[in-house]
Amino acid sequence: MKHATIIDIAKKLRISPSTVSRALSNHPDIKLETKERIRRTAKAMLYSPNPIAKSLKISQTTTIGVIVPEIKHDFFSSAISGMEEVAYRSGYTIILCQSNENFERERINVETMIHHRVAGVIVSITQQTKRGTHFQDLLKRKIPLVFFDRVPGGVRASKVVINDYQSAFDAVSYLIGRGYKKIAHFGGPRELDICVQRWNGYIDAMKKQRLPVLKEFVRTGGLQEQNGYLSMDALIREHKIPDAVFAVNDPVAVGAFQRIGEAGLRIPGDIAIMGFSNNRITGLVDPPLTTVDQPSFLMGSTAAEILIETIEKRVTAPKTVILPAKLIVRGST
Amino acid sequence: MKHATIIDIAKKLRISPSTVSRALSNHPDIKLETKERIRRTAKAMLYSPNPIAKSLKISQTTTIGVIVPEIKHDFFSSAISGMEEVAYRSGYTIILCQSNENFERERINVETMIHHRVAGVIVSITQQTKRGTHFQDLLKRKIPLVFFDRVPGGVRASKVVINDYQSAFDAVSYLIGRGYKKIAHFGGPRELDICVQRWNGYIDAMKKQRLPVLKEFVRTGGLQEQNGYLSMDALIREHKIPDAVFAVNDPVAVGAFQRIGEAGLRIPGDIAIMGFSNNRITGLVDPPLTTVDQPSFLMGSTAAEILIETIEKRVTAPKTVILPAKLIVRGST
DNA sequence: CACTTTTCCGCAAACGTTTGCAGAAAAAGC
DNA sequence: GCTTTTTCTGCAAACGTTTGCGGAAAAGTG
Repeated sequence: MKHATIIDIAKKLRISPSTVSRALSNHPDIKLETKERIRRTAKAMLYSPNPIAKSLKISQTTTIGVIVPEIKHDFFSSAISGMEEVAYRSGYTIILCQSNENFERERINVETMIHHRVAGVIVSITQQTKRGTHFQDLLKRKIPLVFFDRVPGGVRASKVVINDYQSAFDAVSYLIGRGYKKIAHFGGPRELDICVQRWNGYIDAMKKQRLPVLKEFVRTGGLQEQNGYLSMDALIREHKIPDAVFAVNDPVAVGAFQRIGEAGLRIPGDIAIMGFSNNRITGLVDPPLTTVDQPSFLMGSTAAEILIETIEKRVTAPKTVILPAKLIVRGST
Repeated sequence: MKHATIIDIAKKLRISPSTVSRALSNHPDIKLETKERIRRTAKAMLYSPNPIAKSLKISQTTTIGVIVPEIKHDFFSSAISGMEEVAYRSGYTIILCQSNENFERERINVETMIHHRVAGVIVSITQQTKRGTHFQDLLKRKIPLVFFDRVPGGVRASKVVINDYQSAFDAVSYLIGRGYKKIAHFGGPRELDICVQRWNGYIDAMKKQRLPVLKEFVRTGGLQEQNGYLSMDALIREHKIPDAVFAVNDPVAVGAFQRIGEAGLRIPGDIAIMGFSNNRITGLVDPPLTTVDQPSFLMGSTAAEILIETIEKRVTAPKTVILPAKLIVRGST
């Protein structure tokens, strides 16, 4: 049960392997009739090219590397799904690594990608990632690179994002419009650009409406559920109860949501709550959470599209795509 | 910015590439001193072996292929996470495909894996998959194969599963113990063994307690949320309201959950509901859903462990691992 | 018909490894 | 000192492609 090779075809037809190779890649040097003959027998022999041999020769593969902080996170898994979809259609395959929110591991993942001679890589960075030096290694080797959602500063690569600042601004403005005044913000790590953007959106919306930004109402932490839980917990212990909470993302919102429930407070009666991303969960809790819809699948698929385009067309100018996000109003506000 | 090769090292040290190769793979033929010298310069030159060249030579890679129906499904993404974890530790990388619950695409995915000369593959099959002929192609090529959760009949390969029959039996027995009598079952496609097992568990638990199994209360459909929604919808329209619903999985349970809520019925007052898998969501809806905890991450990691073991130790006897599932009682029953 | 141009194909090297085999150098045996 | 054994290293082929170059055959030109 061995694979048929170009050489096998050549032998059977008593011609040279190079002719077979050229015929199969539709090289103009080969006569049409010969091409046909070769194609037919190739099909008959169930020939399929050996991608490894080809990769070795041209030192470039047809796989694209994907590095995300956590596969099982709703947002990432559906983004990956989007990537796989366009990769599949374009004849690429995906090799997947997760950094586990760990900078060192992210560095190693990048190395793994380089060793595997991937054609390009798509990354969403770690919460810990401050420097982008390991990404420079990719650029030095001219390996196309696309970031999505979580992008680092100072790396000259394409990006697929939403307008975090504007979305946050709009979201908070909406809260203010509904009459909430003491609005807290549970933000993420300041290293992550998306967190800073959302934070800025919050601040500016408050300022615009001349509402005070109270220090105790602005808390930063991680991006996990527990962080939201703990932030809310702190507020409750300190008896500083806000009108509303604008969380940096859905897990944080859900964490706060749980703590509020445990405290016997009502949503949105006592505290309104707003998330960010439109994870599946937000529509199912009671009351369902108002959130900002982040088109995860679409972000993944566009990231893959841009990547493949740069791989194949050899476009070099980095490109930034800003996808639309939409406020989803539900019962929690 | 080229990669250093074995030849570069050889040249610098004025020895032959073969010696370098052997030294680096710790071959006993090479003198210790020479090995040391080679290792030092290899490190100094930032040498890293070219996996593609090696793969071509030994016609075997160090990547493992993963095929799942849907990446974004909670259960699968966390299983993948588990696989990635052990793959990472063992020096393997993962190439990922999703079949989108489509048989033909699954077949193509398997082919892709073969072309890429993966060292082994892990699969959870499609709802549509009735025949396992495409998996035979893997076995014929002696490519190790491990199924998890959704396993096909008649393919001689390792499997990682839970005891679906017993878990379902226990779950339904628990419902009966709580006093529910008119228990409906929303089952999945009969092609999938797990669905049959859970269905049988349901039937036998009912029979054991001498409860009638009413035809109209046993419905089959897909595994998605909408299927649960529609099944519940049908029951409501026909005015056949059960005491309790045992759903084949969590999405189906959640679908039913939503329809019940829309009908203004209370959970568990009017209808109790029980899911299967312990997806993240089930703990967050209100009331939280009773369900069977299926250790997704663990299933993924053991699948990967078994696979790597068979790859490296060349064990050929297929192995079946049954992981423990646990009933999680929450507010919905 | 003799020359030039075009068309088509094959030779051989290359990509970076691994590995069987041969053989030089060193050590051991007598 | 000479043969035998052991220890170590190198040669060269192989894995399956791609591709620059050269050249034979066919076609075109005068």
